[in-house]
Amino acid sequence: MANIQATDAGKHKMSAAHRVEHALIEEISAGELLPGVRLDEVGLAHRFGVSRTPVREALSRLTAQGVLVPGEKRGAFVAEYSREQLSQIFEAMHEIEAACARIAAQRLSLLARSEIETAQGDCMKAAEAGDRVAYLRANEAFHLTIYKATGNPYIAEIASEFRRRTGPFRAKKFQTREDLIGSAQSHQTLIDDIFSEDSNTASKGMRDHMTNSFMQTLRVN
Amino acid sequence: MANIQATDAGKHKMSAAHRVEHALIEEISAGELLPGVRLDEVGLAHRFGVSRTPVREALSRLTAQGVLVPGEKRGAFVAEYSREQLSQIFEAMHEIEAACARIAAQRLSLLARSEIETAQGDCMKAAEAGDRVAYLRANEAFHLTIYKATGNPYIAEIASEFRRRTGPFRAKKFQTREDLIGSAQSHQTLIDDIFSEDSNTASKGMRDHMTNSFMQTLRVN
DNA sequence: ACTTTTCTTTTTGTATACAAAATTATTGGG
DNA sequence: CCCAATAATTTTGTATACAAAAAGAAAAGT
Repeated sequence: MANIQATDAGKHKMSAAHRVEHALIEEISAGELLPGVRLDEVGLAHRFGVSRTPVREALSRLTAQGVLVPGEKRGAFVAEYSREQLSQIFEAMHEIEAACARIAAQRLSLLARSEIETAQGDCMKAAEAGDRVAYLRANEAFHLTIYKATGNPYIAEIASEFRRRTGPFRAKKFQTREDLIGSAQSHQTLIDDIFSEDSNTASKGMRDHMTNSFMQTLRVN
Repeated sequence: MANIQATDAGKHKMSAAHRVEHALIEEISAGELLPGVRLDEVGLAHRFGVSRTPVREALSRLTAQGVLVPGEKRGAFVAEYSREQLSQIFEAMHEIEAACARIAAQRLSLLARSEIETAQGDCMKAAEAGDRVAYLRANEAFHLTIYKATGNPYIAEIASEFRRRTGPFRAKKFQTREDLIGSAQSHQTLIDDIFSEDSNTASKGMRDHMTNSFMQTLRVN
């Protein structure tokens, strides 16, 4: 459960430690840093042009957040998960996503509706264009609008964290243009369920959507 | 979402940074460090007999986990919550706890049953004795047995984290021996629901239990 | 008396050095 | 050739010094 208060970025120059932390999170999410990869303090310090101190801080923070795992005796590694662990994460994620859908359906504002629809429009556009990178980004943004619609930053953050951590694994199921279009189309069903404003319909809709997503993900991991 | 991998404690001497981190977590959970209190790097370094470096690391990790919040420009403070925020946390917690109860009911092992019953026995003992400190500890332990019964470390950890963070606020509702006994007795209803092995019964039982707990907590905060 | 400016102190973030622990490479013996 | 011992190298954790930023206190101005 990470800190959800605003970071300093808007008010002050971001510290080196935070820059390194965010850069690593981005790389992990983008699949550029693969699970199991060892992170090297000295190498990172050299690469970011800073001393080991801020690098150590960034690595330590990421370890505290579970994004990295410590080696048995030394080193920090990008967290990797067995299929067993992945399925456990998905089970937890399943519950959280269903809860988010339920709460979102209960307190859907016009603004939230609009944001969800706009995000879905972006998904459809990227899928039609067969633009995988854009679709990955749009897909994540779409789900974030649902979390935001809950009006509850705490549960939204948990859902977001799960999404970030499983991102590289889930991304593997989006290979062809057909994959993208299928995913984007399934969003529409989900939206209808949430916009029904019926808690159980929304919750069930999200469970179905995520079950499908997880099954596909486990197929390719 | 914190790191749930085992720490080094069992294999090696714990680093100073981890010692400080754990000590602070304990003090916050015990209500010795109150919400809103500012943590002073230099003072803590002096108190723990180490340099600022491991203290900074501990504070940074706790900030990454949301246990502490950064001041606008400087300082780290024990996170405090308005009633509004508390109720949002409880809403999220409500969902997580209900999910834990549902999953636990679905996969209840004999060992898990035994552990839950033992923990409840400890609760009853502490309550009858009017021993507030012991009850607080036993109550937390009781809930942890339910999380463990889910067999899913990820959702268990989220639930545990919420429990840790709201601990000081929830503890305020346990003032008299009657409070303790009432709480311990409500566990029995909850146990029956979970031991029914019916998902919906367990889920609803937990929702009721937590709703009651939250209402009481908001009354005294 | 109040406000602004200047000075001082405190806090923060970082670089660097050092020591200890862990790992790897090399050497010598069977 | 294999294994054990030793040496060298790398990694980790920490202490300390330094500079910059922020806050507080004191002095000067209106």
